[in-house]
Amino acid sequence: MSEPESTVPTNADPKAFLPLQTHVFHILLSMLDGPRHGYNIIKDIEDRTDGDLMLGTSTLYSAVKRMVKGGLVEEIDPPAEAESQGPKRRYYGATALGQDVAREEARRIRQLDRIVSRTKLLGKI
Amino acid sequence: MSEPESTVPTNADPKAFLPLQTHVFHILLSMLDGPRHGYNIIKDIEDRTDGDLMLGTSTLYSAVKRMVKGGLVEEIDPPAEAESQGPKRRYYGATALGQDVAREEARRIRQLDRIVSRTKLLGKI
DNA sequence: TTCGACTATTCCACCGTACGCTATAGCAGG
DNA sequence: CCTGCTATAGCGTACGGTGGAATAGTCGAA
Repeated sequence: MSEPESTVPTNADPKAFLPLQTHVFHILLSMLDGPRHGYNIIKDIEDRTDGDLMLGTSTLYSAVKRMVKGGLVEEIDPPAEAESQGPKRRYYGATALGQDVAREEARRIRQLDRIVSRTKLLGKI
Repeated sequence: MSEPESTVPTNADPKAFLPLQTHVFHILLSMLDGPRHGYNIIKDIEDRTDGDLMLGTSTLYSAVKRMVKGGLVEEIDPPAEAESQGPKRRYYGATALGQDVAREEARRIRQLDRIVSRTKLLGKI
């Protein structure tokens, strides 16, 4: 009763979002060290995965839009340094919920990696 | 030119299937130690993930059907011991391609886990 | 023997969404 | 001037995840 109305409940259970789509997780990872703009996220993911994961622009921007709606991500006004240099950019950062979800997904990945270790798929560590 | 026509090319690149949906990977993992029937796979995944991943029957059976069509999985005649006990069961096993794809996905998971390690998401190892 | 509860598979139908394609636009270099 | 890169946005389609319900055999309990 005392809960204020909000499009995204802040007390949402992070685990309810799992498992995350691979690229959604990567988008969150990109935002962990600070706000980024869309195109920058694409390049960052491409870098960190050695080109294994290359998102198209439509895939990224629609994903980000959905993540904003889901409360994982919020738009942030561009940092002062970045103003007036080049084309318009929109910056995004992970919300507290977004960081929690990322943490839970990280746990899941680690758990999955342990399950993999118990198989004969890869050699010994 | 000399390649015979086939619905599923045996020389398909395993990496082209990546990244795998979480439940698809778990289905492959279930089949690694031998053929299983659908319902058994559901229970096995539920066990190994401590109830974190519980597939509905429609999710599993449609996924398996698609994996058969994709050449990752093949139907196998039921083992002699399992005959005539209880209701009809259909057994499935991972193909050579399916095992390759699982291995590549396992590598990707491990790589992803390393990326996670470089973040502040989880504590030190 | 009748009634659930569990195993086991299948189909339907909805809805979310990944992705290709295209458009727009500013900027830099040849 | 034209090409290519950065940067964002919208459209349309096709695929597939998931809930729900139907079917059917088995088993123990009431």
